[in-house]
Parts: sequence; structure tokens; C-alpha cells
Amino acid sequence: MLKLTRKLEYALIALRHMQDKRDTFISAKEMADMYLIPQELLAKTLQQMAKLNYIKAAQGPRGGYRMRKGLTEISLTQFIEDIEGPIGIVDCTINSDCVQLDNCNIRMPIKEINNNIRAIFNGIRVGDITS
Amino acid sequence: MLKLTRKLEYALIALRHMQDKRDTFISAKEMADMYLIPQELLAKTLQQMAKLNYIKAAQGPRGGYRMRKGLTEISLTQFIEDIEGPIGIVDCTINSDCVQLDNCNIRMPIKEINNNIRAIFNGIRVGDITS
DNA sequence: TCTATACCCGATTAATACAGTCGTATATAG
DNA sequence: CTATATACGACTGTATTAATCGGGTATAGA
Repeated sequence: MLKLTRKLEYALIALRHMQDKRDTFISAKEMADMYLIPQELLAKTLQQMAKLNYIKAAQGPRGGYRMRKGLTEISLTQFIEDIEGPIGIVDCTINSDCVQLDNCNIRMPIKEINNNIRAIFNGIRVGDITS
Repeated sequence: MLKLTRKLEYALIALRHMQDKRDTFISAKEMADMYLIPQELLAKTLQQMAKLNYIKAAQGPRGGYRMRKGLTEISLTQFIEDIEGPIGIVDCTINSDCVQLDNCNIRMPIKEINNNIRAIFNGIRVGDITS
């Protein structure tokens, strides 16, 4: 309940590591070993980030990943939602096919809470975590 | 990811309904029918709340549940944690048996975020949702 | 040019947490 | 007495997440 996914944790751990070693490419294996993360899973996460243009990938020996400049400025909301999809503590904050909807007597206050949580992540930049 | 449990939703929906009809006992069945909630599951949730002394139960025909006076004043944090256990967006905010821990490079900022989320729920009273 | 190292990516399986059901017992109003 | 209700543990189903597998392509360096 109210948990971040591992994928997201791994992504942030990797980003932080890459920021510490800017300008060098670091392989998924190296980071997986260092932080005891399953390599394949971390690799997939890094690939996704590369696709999102959050990081730059280089193939071949001496290859790996490198952080993109300016990434630190984006909000955690954007980062999380790019990786995991919309933040919503209940389904009706995302889609609208709940059978209750009309009957539901707590929609508004819950929606409000969701906004507050989003506001937290909006107020944090990736750089606030990775440095 | 970052979802409330159904049990918690059901609990809040039921509380709100009971608050609207203070002083009468309302059966689990009645509420389950009205809000299209699985009856057995709602019943279990209500039983848990009764045990926590959040609501009062009455057996037999014309029985059901009734909200306890003063419940509206407790914080959502307490309510949630009584029902679901500690709020923690990652495990290391709750227990401490993560193999990484020492290596982890994002512990502090994540902990901070967790505090912010808890602060949101601290600032909301049950009554803010149920009325 | 060969080989080892690395990224790329879809498909599959495993693990876990959550949601929901069932059976049985007890209380009580009418 | 009986129908309606709570009480509660055990069980099953389901969905999401986590992790693995098996194929591929790119490339640095010997």
C-alpha cells in the first residue's frame, strides 16, 4: 500500500550513481553489482530511460550509460509518470470506469489527497534526489 | 504503485455513510448493496473497525454498525496505520532488513518524501473525509 | 577479422500482495 | 423458533510487480 515500485527505486539509484560519475559511461552490470540489484531488471530500466532520452547509451565494450545534462531539473512527477504511468491513489483518479462513481461518497476528498501527493512530487526535482 | 487498498476505500465509504446516519445501526449488507461492495469483504473491514473501537457493532436483526463519537477527530495517518499498518513508500522506511542499506545512495531523500506524505495524512482528520 | 563486452527487446515465469469467498459459530429481535 | 445479523479463521482467486530467459545488434580492442 502506497509503495514505490522497485523499478523506480532502481532507476533513481542508478541516476544518482551516474550523476556522481558524470561524463563516463557506466554499465548496467557495474551498477547492478554495486547495489545488489538484479542485472537484467536494472538493464531494462536503463533501456527505458534511454528511450525516454533521460540517459545516453553506448554499446560495445567500454559502453554503458551516461546521464543527460538537464535531467536534474525535471520534476519527480514527470519522471515517475514517464516510467510508471499516472500517479493515482485510487483508480478513479486515472480512468473513470468504476461501477460506483455516481454512488461514491468519498470521491472529492480522495481526489484532493491525490492532488496533494502529486504536489509533493511536483515540488521535487530529480536532482534533489540524485545529489 | 502508490495505491490505497480497497479495504481502506471501503472503510472510508462506510464511515461516511454511517456519519450521515448517526445514531442508527446500519448493516454491512445494506451498505454493500448501496455502494456495490462485496459484502463479506466490507463485513470484515467493519469487524476490524469495531475491534479497533472505531465503530460500535450490534448483533441480531436490526443490528449493524454505528459510528463512534469523536472518531472524526483522529488523523488519517492513525486511521490508515491502524487498518493497514505503517505507511512507507519503500520497505526501509518500515523495517530495516534491506540488503542494500549501507550501499543505498537515495535513502535520505526518499525518507524525506515519505515524511512529506505522512504529513499530508497527518493534516487530514477522518471527519474531513466523511463529511 | 575475431571475440568479448555491452546494449536492445520481446516473451515468459515467479513471487507477492491484495481481493474476494466460504464455512461455521454466536447473538438477538420479534 | 427462525430469520437476520455480527464474528472470525481458512481458503482461493487474481492482478501487479519482479525477475529471468533467449534471442538479437553494435563496437572496442587484440
